[in-house]
Amino acid sequence: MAQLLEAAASVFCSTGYTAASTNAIAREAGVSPGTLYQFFPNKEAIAIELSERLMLEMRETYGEALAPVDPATPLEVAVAAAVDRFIDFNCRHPVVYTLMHGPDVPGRIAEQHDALHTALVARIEALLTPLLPGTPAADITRTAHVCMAMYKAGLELVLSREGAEREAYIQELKNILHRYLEPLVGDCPPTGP
Amino acid sequence: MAQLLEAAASVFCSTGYTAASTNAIAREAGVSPGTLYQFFPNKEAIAIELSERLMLEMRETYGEALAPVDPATPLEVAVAAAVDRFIDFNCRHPVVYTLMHGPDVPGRIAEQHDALHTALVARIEALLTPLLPGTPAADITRTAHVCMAMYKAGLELVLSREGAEREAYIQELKNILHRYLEPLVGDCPPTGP
Amino acid sequence: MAQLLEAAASVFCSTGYTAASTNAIAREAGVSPGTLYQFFPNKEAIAIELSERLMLEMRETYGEALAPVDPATPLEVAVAAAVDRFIDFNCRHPVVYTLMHGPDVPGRIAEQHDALHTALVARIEALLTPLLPGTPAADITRTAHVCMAMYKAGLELVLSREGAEREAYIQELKNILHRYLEPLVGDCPPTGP
Amino acid sequence: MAQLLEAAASVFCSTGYTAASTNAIAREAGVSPGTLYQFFPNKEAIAIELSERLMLEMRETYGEALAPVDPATPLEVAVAAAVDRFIDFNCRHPVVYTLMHGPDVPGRIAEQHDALHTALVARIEALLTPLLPGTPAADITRTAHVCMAMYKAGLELVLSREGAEREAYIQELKNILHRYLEPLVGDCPPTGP
DNA sequence: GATGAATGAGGATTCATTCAT
DNA sequence: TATGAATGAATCCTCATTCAT
Repeated sequence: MAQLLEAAASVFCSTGYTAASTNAIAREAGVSPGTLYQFFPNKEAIAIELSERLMLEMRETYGEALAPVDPATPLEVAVAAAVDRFIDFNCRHPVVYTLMHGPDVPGRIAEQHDALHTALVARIEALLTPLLPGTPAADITRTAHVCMAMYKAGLELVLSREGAEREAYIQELKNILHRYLEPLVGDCPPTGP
Repeated sequence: MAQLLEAAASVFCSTGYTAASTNAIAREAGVSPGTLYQFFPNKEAIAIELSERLMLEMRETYGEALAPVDPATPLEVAVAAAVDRFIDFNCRHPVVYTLMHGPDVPGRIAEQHDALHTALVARIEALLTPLLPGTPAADITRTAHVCMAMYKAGLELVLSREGAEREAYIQELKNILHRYLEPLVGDCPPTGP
Repeated sequence: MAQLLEAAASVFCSTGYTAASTNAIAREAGVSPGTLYQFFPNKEAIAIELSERLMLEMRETYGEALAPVDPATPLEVAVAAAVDRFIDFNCRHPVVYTLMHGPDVPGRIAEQHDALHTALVARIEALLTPLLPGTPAADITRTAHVCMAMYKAGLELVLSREGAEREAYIQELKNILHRYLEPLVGDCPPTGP
Repeated sequence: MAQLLEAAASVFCSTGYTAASTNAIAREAGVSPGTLYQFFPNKEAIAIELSERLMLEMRETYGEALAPVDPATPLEVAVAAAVDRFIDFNCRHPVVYTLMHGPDVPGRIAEQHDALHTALVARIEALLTPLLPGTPAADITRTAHVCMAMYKAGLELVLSREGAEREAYIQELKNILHRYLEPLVGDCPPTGP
């Protein structure tokens, strides 16, 4: 079963979710297709289970909060730390990108991505809330969605580069998020006296 | 043939490129599969032709330059104008999003997307160059890629919302790009004496 | 039209008759499929017409008789001459091999091959008849079929070799036919006074 | 699976290899197309497996040597025996002819035929070697190829006739091979004291 | 006469899924 | 529990042939 999930991760990574076939996953896992269907009712269930395990691992690794919510932390540092952690996690689990990879058709959110995506948005929301006191919840949600979208877009750039160029893109990603958020939190600077 | 391209656009939009089948496109166009293959050797060729037509239309609609390069234009206004135009174009041609939609597997750039994507990056690069004098070409290219990625990510958010919420996301997209670019052009303010 | 036949010969040679498509022939000829069908009702008709033209050319080149029926000619020389002429003709018109190439299914003689094949058998029969006086017609026919079959088999070997090896196979082909026929004509030696 | 191979043999026989469709084979076997592809990756693999089974059966039936290599056996008898056995085998397995059937295009040996054809040539070579002592290997190989070609050509004639006519053609085939080989082995007559 | 778009059944092959063993 | 053969509709694509222009 862990075998199956690993195989699924591997196949998802190399072919993408849509093009991944259950037979290929079973083969990669060294089991028969029938066995796969004894654990998962369909391909999507595999993606969902995989997502859940990844989220669990993320929570275990980084704790409930993504970043230290120490209000004294400068935003720039907080953002950089969050990005570094996310990037690190994604590099160790490249399938995350594949699973989060937006739907082919905007608006029709693919279910399998939803779990991971929604959870991450929620985490970002939780992270943002103390930074944006007095901001309507709807605005915070929107901001979280935007951050998530930017992060995913940046991640794609990062993953398809290597070495110094990758580092440069990571820095850009930090810049984007920092500059985007700064004016929002600027009114109540976290670097108070 | 225009019939076929329209049908393809429609099918790409509703199912995504990967899941779109040539038979479905032919059916949507009201012709037989054979007919489709008299015009296009395969699915990718359809996407490429579609991309080319869209790029052509874009050039015809907005001219060679995406935005007025009047150096006196405040960055915020320039960015807002560019985003509005892009968004408008994408809303009139929703297939653009599908065609630009990143690869399932990062790094392995799908050929059919390349044309459109690369062309757009080039346009952004051309737009940025006068704004960032003295910046190394490699940095400008990177910045253009980042802008493009942000735009695509924002577009997805925008397209999956409607009404006021969509407007709000459009504004966020403008904010992101403006705030991201502002420090870069800040050293040589376009609002000179 | 000659254009079409040339194109057909070329396509038949490079893909074989079965795999040759009328569209490919039309393309090779630089005309549209429709044009092809204005001259030929179907693929087979092309093969038939091609066969007929080849037979005509053969008759024009070598006269009604394949070989000099001078009874004084030693069999070995006559056979060698006939083989050389056939081989020469087949090398100048490689499509002959393709057209003669036996049916995929023995017994169900493909119609298009029939013309050429039957004509050649008839020529061989005519050639043999004076050499085998007193032999029942059925036997002569059978012998002609055998010669034809041997020739075709030898031709395949010859055509798939080059240089010295090809020459060696040509010699073997002559040997086969000569040794096969010698005992049959031996009783009434053509070299009689 | 045996079911599939039998069906394939049947379809190959009635339509020829090129024209045989995997769907037709599946239908003939009474299974769905998908089932066929669980055992064979493609049409050629079926032909190859079929060839291998036939070669195995041939070896099991006739032993490693095709004919008794008793040097005292007159060539005529040895050839007749070999032909009879081959013919018998081919009549019991008509698909052999189809599988051996030369390529549509000379020189481009079809892979699927190769196995069977090459194996048979090797057997003939083994058979000839003791009969032709002192002959260069290259010549023996060539002679084996010629014998094989003659046999295939004769087989086609035989298979497309029935009854007495078939018997007559079998006799002719024996004659051809015997007369072709006799001068070669004549120098060291196997009928020694 | 020539065109070339149109056909549509058929080609090989794949795939998510089921089920008897 | 695990297997792996079986499914059959769906995939992309081809082809001989037709027919309006």
